[in-house]
Amino acid sequence: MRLSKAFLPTLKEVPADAVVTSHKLMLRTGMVRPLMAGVYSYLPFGQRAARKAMDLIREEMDSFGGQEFSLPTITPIELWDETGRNSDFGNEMFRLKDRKDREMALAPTHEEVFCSIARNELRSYKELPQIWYQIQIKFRDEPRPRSGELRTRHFIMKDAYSFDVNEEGLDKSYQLHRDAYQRIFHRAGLKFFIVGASSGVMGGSGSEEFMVESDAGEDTCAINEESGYAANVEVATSSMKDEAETDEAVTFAKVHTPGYKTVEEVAAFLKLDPSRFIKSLVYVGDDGPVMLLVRGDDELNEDKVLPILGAAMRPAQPEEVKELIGAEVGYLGPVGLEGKLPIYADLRLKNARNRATGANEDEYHVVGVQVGDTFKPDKFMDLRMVREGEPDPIGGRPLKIVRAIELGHIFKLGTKYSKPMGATVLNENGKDVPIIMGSYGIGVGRLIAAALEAHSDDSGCVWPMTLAPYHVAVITLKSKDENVAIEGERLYKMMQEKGLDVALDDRNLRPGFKFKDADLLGYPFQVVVSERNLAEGKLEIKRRRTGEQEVLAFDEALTQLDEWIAAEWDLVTPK
RNA sequence: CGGGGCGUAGCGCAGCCCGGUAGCGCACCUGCUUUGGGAGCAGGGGGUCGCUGGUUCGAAUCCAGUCGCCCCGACCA
Repeated sequence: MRLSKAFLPTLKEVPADAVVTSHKLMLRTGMVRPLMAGVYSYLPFGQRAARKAMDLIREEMDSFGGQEFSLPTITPIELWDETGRNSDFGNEMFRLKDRKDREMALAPTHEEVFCSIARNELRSYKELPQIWYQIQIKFRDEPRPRSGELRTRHFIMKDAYSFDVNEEGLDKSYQLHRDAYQRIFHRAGLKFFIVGASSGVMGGSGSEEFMVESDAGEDTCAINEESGYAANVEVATSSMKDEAETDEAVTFAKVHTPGYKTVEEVAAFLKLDPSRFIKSLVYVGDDGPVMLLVRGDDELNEDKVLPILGAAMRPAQPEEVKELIGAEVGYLGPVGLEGKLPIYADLRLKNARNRATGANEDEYHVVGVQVGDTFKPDKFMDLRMVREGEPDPIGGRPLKIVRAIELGHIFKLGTKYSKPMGATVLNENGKDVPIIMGSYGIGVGRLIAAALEAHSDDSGCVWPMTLAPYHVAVITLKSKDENVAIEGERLYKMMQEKGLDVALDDRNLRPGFKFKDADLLGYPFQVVVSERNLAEGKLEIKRRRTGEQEVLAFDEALTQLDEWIAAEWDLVTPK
């Protein structure tokens, strides 16, 4: 590309609405422009980056037998009714009607569409396994789009689906994707980790997320790099043990605590440490209300009870609690409630002695509570949120709590879609069985944004070779000078012949402007052609990542550049 | 959906409290000079002050409503 003819609207000033680094950079480099909240146009520079990412993903998908499709984004609503996801997605699905008033939806994902093809076309186990994918725009009416390309309502996603006749086949397909994803993210220059996750609205038997640590991320994970433990806090555990307590029992007693409701308030009032309390929370699940107990200084992790209480679980309303137990929310406790509603206690309370908790009577708490004696929970289970510094469950090393960007998510779906949709094949015994599915997604825009979150500096982008819109810029200074222009053109063609994506900055602009622009755009390499170096038969080369800069005789410069290029590729080549 | 902030030239902002000719920097156009880290001088173009209604002799400014955008939370591949 000759930049004198390019549409490359870079910005010197930072747009006011951008907060996170990647968003600022994508706007400043002219990669994207907003159209409305959570919807962006990709301009040529951004589209080149997106294409690099898509090509990389495509290459890896094809390498293990993935077959690319292109499916409609506009879909009949009935399709979503078949699996119940019309209501599951709710407002998150963009909906519309055609002229005949037929209801339709813009696909937020493609399990149903792919599954409908599978059910119409696949007949025998002999045709399996199949791995199908597409790279497509998805639509999700997110409640709150944010952080530029990190959470949008309209985004490019690679979504893949596997179809197997049995669980063993699914395991294999899943593993193929898992391996490919590691190669993809490694090649994209990202330091990622894999965490076990909850499957959410996608459903299925298990899922893992590919995460990149970043303050701009929306997920929170607990990790320890040495032991390799990594989990979304939704499911993270620690090996925190509650040691046996042998304290002499203090007498059970009711104490007046007028107006003191929270653990902190009552703890201060009674001069007890918050850890000496039992926090009692009432939730309403599919089978009615339950009481959940955690230590006073711990926090309940709702995701951990979700599988037991059902997806519609919610905290009980204060009025419900009052009616059920007869006390306000600040004065609840398990004592005397056995049999009235199920009581689940966190594992850490198993041996707890001499605890304080609510008396189930307004303005009163009780002290001297012996768990298992004063009251007996129906069940002990892991209910708490892990915290920074707690021992990881593998080797007991301290956990680090980090923010992370979710780049990819892989699911073992099982028959969640194939069963209701009637997608079956005949197995070896001639029996009709539902196809076992897996689903595997990567957010392309997120991948690019995450790469920029991870690799940039004050001057701008620092692209890995794999995603760089251009590998090298040939920058001519005093572009009107005939010798400079000719030399620039010659180098431009030479680089292209080497197979590099090259931009020729032949714009008639001042040197400072062109250097700033090149650093911002983040070409991994800059080759500068100037009148003064040309006169001495020299070239200047610069390596963006390291800031190395050299003025060398022509051949030496080109040799050095080749070495640098090889080194940059090496950084993103799986060993 | 709850809380907060912001809508004034393409971008970044001031003016608003205290009503009275709509401003600054960058960008853009013309000319001259300039060419190694986002140039200088001179001249110039560009605005229904988000929208609607109200108060007023007079509204960017005050009041009400509405739309949009950003952030925090809730939620969320």
